[in-house]
Amino acid sequence: MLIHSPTDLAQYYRDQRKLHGVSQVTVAEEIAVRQDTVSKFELKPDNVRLETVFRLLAALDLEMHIVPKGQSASVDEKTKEWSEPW
Amino acid sequence: MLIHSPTDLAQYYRDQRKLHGVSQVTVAEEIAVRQDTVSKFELKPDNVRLETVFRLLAALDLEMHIVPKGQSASVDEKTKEWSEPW
DNA sequence: TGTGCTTACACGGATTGGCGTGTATTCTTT
DNA sequence: AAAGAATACACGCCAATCCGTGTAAGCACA
Repeated sequence: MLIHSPTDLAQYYRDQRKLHGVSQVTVAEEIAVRQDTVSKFELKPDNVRLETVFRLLAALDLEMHIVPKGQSASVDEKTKEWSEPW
Repeated sequence: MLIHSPTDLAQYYRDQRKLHGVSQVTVAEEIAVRQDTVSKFELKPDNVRLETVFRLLAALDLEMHIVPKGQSASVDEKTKEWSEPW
């Protein structure tokens, strides 16, 4: 799932949590944060700390992939050259 | 690229920035943050705010994909069923 | 050597996260 | 309607962001 913004992520996250059938409390306990931290993330994700985001993702077995625009997400080049200006 | 942690993301980001041949100053100007915000992200990404992360990614034309563990990143199912326990 | 570019760090300030603890509101189900 | 679960919100706390501004340290090359 392509994610463009914190809001995108939060909405997708909530959907996935529902699909997994788990409550915010359950998620929170699993990753040692508080229930209202999960709530805040789902409602107002802009200011959540990155470390918390990864804990939240782990709780639902969600993976983050970063991919250069235009490339398929499954492709994983190890190096990429560019035109040198000298 | 599969990312497991804030540190993973920061390292991959720095690599990509170098590959693009852009400085922290350039990135910072493009997305309206300060140079040392970029620096802090690359060195100590745990506490960076999610909103900042997305700005940083955009500056290098990097996309975030979230994918349930086990699925290929390029696959994008809109719904996913699970075995109902009732 | 010294000039320029890049990156790391500093102080002060406003804002916020995530914590502990507790409660209000909304929802689901009987 | 009533009970229970789930979620949103409250106050006070400390630590952290990111800001403005400025500087110090790192590195390259003439």
